[in-house]
Amino acid sequence: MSEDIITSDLSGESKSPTNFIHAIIEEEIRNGKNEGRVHTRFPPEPNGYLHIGHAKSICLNFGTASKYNGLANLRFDDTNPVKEDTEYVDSIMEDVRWLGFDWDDRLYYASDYFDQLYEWAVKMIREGHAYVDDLNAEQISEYRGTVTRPGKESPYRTRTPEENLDLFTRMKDGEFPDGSRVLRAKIDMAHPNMLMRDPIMYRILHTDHHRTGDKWCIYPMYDYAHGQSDYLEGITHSICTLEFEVHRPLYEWYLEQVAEGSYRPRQIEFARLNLTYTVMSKRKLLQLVNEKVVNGWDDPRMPTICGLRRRGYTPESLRAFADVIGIAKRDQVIDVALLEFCVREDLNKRSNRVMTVLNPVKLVIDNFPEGEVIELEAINNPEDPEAGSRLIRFTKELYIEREDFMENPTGKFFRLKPGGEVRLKYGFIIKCEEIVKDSEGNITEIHCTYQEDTRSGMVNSNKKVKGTLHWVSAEHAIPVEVRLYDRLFATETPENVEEGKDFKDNLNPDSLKTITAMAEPSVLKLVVGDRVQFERLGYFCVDPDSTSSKIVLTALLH
RNA sequence: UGUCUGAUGGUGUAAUAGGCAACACGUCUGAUUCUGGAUCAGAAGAGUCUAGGUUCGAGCCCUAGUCGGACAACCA
Repeated sequence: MSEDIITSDLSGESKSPTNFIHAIIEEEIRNGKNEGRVHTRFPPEPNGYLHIGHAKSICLNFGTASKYNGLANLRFDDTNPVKEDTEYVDSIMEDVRWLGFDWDDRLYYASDYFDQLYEWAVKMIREGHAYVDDLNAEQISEYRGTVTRPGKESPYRTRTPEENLDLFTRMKDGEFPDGSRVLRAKIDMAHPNMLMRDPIMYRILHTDHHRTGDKWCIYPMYDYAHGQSDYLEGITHSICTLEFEVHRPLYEWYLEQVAEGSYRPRQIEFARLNLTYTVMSKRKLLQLVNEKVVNGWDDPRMPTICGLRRRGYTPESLRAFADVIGIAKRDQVIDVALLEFCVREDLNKRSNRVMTVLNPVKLVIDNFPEGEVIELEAINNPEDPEAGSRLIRFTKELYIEREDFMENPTGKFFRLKPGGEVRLKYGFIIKCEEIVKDSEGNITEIHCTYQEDTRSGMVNSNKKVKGTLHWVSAEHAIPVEVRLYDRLFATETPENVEEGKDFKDNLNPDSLKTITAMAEPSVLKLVVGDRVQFERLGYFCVDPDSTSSKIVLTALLH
């Protein structure tokens, strides 16, 4: 008798984590709104590269659609030809796909709707809901009033529909120069919401559009185009960020002018993502690129999706991140450590281990036969038995990490020290016998002895030692370029600056160090985009700058 | 000063018929380990912005404040 309950409890969506948007949707589905249909859209403007904040939105929109057996569209909000470009269209599609989402055949552009939008504008003019204004930009701004003072009506507001229609047609036909006239919605110049004070619907822009070419010289504004595009696509939930909250009344007002029947898309806002130690605004990211603070949009220090990709982040980890940060309406500043946790968790299970020495110092095994090479079996990934193993070569002369030796150890240092013993991973236990220094006192060689029967798997191999070091054979090691990236900013909230300073004053001067490291030969088999864990050091990704003669590795986390 | 909006451990998110504030990250212990990683076990850390009210009982409902965010581009 209770079986039904149990079954429905396990199969329903009620178990999965939810957020306030999903709560709204579930409520609507219960009430039969839109016949239970869920249709979302991701509407980027093709005027820049996507960043991790967009990833949050992409995951929300596409994730919500699939959760409720709905659809998600990709729509380019391309209503401003002076800022937009196909370069961005391409990169955005690549990034959305890379993140793991698919819009099938639902790729749209706001510019697809220019004809319909124009017709609707004409309808609004005929019905007395829109007029052509001859005021210039400065005057319009003056007439608009302020947040505390009402605006005043333009002297052109009372033009007849016929006159407006004539003027609007001539605007479209290119008779007037940029900025000379606009089409405005006739709403209320005293409205407490400034956006309702006769917002501009169309402006004159004698600029070619990346898709419509020179067909148009008037272009619709965001508020007029967006809701109507949603309506035309049958969008049920138009999910956007909080700054559009004040736009909602206008969104709904425009819809009422043109919509028929009872269907209306519904705008719902959520808080945009902020991350500690990063800036997220497109404008500031563009500035970093233009001023060459970073090496382009895909610089591994950038929070852009292409930057994160180059840094080595996996799509899975980004999706997991989007999932774990949640959706709400209060401002969020997520600790970047959470993002790092998400990749680490993913890569720990998936990436092969490699031994690489970033800062080598020579280690000589005095009692190891000259010229002898022993092949040792190394586990590729202890977290994944399927990953198998490889052979690594052990010789008399090795490199170890300079930091793994301390001449005068203090406290809890349990790596190599004079007279101390340590294990060389997959190899032998060695004992430090003496050190050689140059005239300046720098250590140039560390001399050790090894115990043959402590080799991994042999009789004495479970002898206790405090530390295990990674190493490479000096003779076989491959020099590789390693780019050690750190966070771009030195302060948690780089955008919070005192008077007279700007966010670039908070840059971390050491966000990139390039070094030559010594890697085990298996790195030769890696290809661009491969991610590996350097044993005991962190995760690294093969950079596209790699050539056949030089491998470049980007530090993801170290 | 106007409109809209939000407030829960250090951070983020839950608590969806008013019923012992939960989960994750981070931090700290300990165990274990041939990676100071991972894993495992455990701990500290909020009494829910404030003040009133309703109620046997309030994070949740009511009233009044406080503080934060958004909005005055022919940008999106």
